[in-house]
Amino acid sequence: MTGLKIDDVAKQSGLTKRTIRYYEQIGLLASPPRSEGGIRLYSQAHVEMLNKIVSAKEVMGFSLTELQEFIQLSETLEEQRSDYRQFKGTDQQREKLEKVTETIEEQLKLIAQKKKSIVRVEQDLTALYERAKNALHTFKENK
Amino acid sequence: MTGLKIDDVAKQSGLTKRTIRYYEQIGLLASPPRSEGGIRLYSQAHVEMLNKIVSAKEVMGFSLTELQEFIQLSETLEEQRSDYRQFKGTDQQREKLEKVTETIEEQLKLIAQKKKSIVRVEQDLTALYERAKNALHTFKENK
DNA sequence: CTTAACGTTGACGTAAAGGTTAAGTTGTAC
DNA sequence: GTACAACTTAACCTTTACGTCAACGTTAAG
Repeated sequence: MTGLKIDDVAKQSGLTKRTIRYYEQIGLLASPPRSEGGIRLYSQAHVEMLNKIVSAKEVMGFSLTELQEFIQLSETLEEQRSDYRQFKGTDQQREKLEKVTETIEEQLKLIAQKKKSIVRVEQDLTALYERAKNALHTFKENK
Repeated sequence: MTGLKIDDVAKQSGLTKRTIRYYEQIGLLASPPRSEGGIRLYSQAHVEMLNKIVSAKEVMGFSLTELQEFIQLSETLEEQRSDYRQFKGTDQQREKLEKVTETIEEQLKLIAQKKKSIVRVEQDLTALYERAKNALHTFKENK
């Protein structure tokens, strides 16, 4: 029984056990090997993957479906990689690759936008903060 | 019948009519005045508010409940503002204010975190992009 | 003054992302 | 070898954030 059990992973990732299994179920997280008796035995790589998922979800607001797509892209690239070395690329694969790069390009643009928007929200919140601080100040003066 | 009707607001904000009514229903958007017959007549301020809501939701991943809280904070501050001028602040109000500033502080920290995370995700995606580009390149060479 | 386009309020439906509970299995510790 | 904690699947439940009718009222146009 070597490897992390689901509860360890839960603690390290901050997700619940249910969520981890759910992510595996919908194909977001690779299925870890099992013990004889069927208990999931995770590696550190799984934890890192989960961290990336959480990050992408929280930060980018990606839905799990969108995340799946990116993971598939990544896997497609892994697959292709070996094929290319063998000079086996087909036209179909090339088309797929072109779509992939387009999709990523779009997402990178979106990220650029979000960076700007996040600053806007930050400014709004900072303004709110200043007002609150000021109010508190006024308070102390009249005490 | 002066003022924007719901469909105009929908077009300007990119939200559906249903969503706009829903936001009003749960207290996210201030109820606009109505015509004699009961038709909602919006002002430009409503549109701006909606834009802020969309921004905060999309960009920060705030849930509508969280957004409600911030709007309440904002309103609390408005209320207090007049009170302070009249030197009427109570201890209760001060406590409330202190909570408000704390909450905002936490959120600002969260925003800082998100800024970092967004960069991480961007790097991951860029790496994916480079790999895709490379693969495409290899393709052309073997054509 | 009627008609068409748009508005209104319910009420029910639904997809996503898990939570919860039940009923049974496995692993470890004594 | 027997407890006991932690694991498993499966099934159903819940919440959020709206979508989608239905049934009816209002307004602007001709």
